[in-house]
Amino acid sequence: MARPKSEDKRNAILDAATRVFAERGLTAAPTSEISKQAGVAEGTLFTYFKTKDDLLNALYREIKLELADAMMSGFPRRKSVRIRLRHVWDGYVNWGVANREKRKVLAQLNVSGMLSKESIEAGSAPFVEMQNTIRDAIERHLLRKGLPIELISKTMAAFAEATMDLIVLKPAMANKYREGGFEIYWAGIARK
Amino acid sequence: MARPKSEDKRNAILDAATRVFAERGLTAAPTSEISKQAGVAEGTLFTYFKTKDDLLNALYREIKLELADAMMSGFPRRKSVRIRLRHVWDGYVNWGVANREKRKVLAQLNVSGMLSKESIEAGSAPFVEMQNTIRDAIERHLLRKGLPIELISKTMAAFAEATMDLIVLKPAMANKYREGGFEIYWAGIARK
Amino acid sequence: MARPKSEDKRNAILDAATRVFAERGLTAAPTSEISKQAGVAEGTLFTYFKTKDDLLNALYREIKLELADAMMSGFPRRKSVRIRLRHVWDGYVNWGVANREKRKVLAQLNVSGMLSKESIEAGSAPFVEMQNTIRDAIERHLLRKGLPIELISKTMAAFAEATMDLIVLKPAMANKYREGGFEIYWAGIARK
Amino acid sequence: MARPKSEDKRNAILDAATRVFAERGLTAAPTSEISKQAGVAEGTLFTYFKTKDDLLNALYREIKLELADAMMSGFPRRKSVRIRLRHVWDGYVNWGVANREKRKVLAQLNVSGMLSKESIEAGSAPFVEMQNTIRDAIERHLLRKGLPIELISKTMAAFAEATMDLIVLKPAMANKYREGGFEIYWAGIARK
DNA sequence: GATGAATGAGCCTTCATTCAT
DNA sequence: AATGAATGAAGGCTCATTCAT
Repeated sequence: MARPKSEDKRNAILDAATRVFAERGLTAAPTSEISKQAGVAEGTLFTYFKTKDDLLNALYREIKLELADAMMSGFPRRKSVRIRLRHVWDGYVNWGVANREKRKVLAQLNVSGMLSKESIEAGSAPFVEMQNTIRDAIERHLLRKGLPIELISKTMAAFAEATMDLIVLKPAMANKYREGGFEIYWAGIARK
Repeated sequence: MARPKSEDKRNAILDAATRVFAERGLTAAPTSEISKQAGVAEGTLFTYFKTKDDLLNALYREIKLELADAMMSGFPRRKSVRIRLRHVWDGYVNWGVANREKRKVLAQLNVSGMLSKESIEAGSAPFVEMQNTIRDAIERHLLRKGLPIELISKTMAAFAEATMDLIVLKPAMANKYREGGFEIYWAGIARK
Repeated sequence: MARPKSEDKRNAILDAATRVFAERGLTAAPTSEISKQAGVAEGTLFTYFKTKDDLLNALYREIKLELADAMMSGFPRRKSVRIRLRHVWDGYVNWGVANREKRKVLAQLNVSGMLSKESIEAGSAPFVEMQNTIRDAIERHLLRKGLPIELISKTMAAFAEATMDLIVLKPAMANKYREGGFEIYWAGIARK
Repeated sequence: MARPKSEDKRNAILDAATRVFAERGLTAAPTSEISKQAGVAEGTLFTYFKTKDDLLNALYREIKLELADAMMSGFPRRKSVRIRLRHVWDGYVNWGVANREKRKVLAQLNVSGMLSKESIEAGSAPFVEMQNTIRDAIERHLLRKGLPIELISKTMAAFAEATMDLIVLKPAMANKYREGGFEIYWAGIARK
């Protein structure tokens, strides 16, 4: 083909989408506004993403990948469960605080009902290692007994989200909140 | 003289709105669909709620009130902090599981940015007694020291939400999840 | 690159608007009817004119410009005041009779309260030379003394309008009415 | 019938209609606003006037009648043509200046295209005596020869309107404008 | 591939009119 | 007769998507 699709343009659209979706909400945000902020023509957006839904799904995967990187890179495979969990906890919280718009959009996407099964699977794939850690911890009886595994990971996310909200409200307390948040969480799940 | 505004119709609209909003999302849901499902003419919706925004706010208050009732009625004022928290926890979780659509809509409303300051205040008013409980518990050193109060209440909600999600996924495990969820939470915040 | 906005389409819309506004009135005329008569899609109207108000203002300017051309082109700068006034009088009357719809729409626009200050200014700009003529005539005492200048120009318009109404009613009398109308007017304002 | 229609209510509606139509325009004015300002229920308006169109026509006749009274009462049947014309001129101008809203509404009604033939006839009936005066004057060669009779009366109205506009703009000049306006008019039509 | 004009379905809201009370 | 809730057609405008250039 004469001109190849430009990675730059694709990214510009994704970035603009993040901004616009964060500000106006998924459905309320017009694709025209996104293309304008991305500096491309209205029609161009649709050569990179066939429909608005496609854009939504692509953005979801993109953000999830970035988040996975923030949480899982440098994962201390050999260290204790507590340290491993603390690693992903910090990664999550720090990323979320530093990327407010992406976090907001991610939250919206999660409840939008517009994500395809494939996107959801693709989005959770990079986190297997963490799932394994938890499974491992349970098997080795490091956690309170009787706790369903799903509850462990699900609540960690919920917990971290609550923590981030507070940090955003009082940034000066960031360390205290991040620390305290994990404390509650760990005290809750760990064996006495 | 003249037909009085019918409480029934108002409720029918609110109910239909809950259903339609839950299914299609706040912005994507057409008011025409709501009125149709409520069994009234399109225009009638607007004699009960001046704008779609008004409807949103009214629905928010309605749901919050119902939730408050579920959580706070029979609040064991004289019992221990643990029992009191457990009471609201159970009320919250049971209500959320029994009212999936309302819970979903509430979640959407909370992040919609379309609620007025008044609605938000009105929605949180019925929960003061619970806030007081937590404050009281902190003052009496029943909880782990150093925990910011906001973290306590915020995480309880986040936690309960996570728990409900799991129960919805595996209803047979309801009791286990509800119990286990509170255990983690309490173990996390309580003094050792 | 891309289709350029078509001057033809813009004119088609303006023409259709003239027809529809003349027939149904400014507010009663649906934009959908205008676009249909212009042979474009409903949405297209709004790529040429952002709002119905915009369309109104653009139409006003367009018509005023055309009218100015009809009245002021060939203005006999060097001839007597009477001849100069007669020139614009004839231009006005002839244009009005030949452009009934435009005249009607112009009248409606003038009393609509929907014109912006800018439009009004732009619309009166091309007529300065005529204003100057009157001012000049007064200063040179060619007109009856004591007549306020505003009355001179305002009544000329009112007068011409009345004349046109009559011509429209009895076209065969056109010359007589146009002649007679100016006679009354001139006899009214000129020095004895 | 149990309760007879109240003349007071009818008048209240007509008054309110005048106000609302003057302010918002004929089509833009909602009947609900009129009934509200009249202090009656929305439905009540329709027991007094079957449709909005009916209201418009009734209002037209009402205003025309009032105007006729202002112009024709005390008509100096025996005095000179000039004095008779001056009488109606003064009546018209004074009424128009004192009743700005009614004048505005009348102007709107006149160009609305919503008046029935009957209303138009009924509205012009009270002015026959004035028409006769003009006819009489022409027959007695008091006016410039060759002037079509329609032009005489039509331009008087147009002229008076222009005069009123100016008085409204500069009320302090009222006498001068009213006087000067008639002067131009009379000088225009009278035999030299 | 890039552009942005063209399209038309769809949405919220208004409003004249009807009708139950 | 009076009231005002109920009705549903209609209108201005937006927006995802297509398509001519």
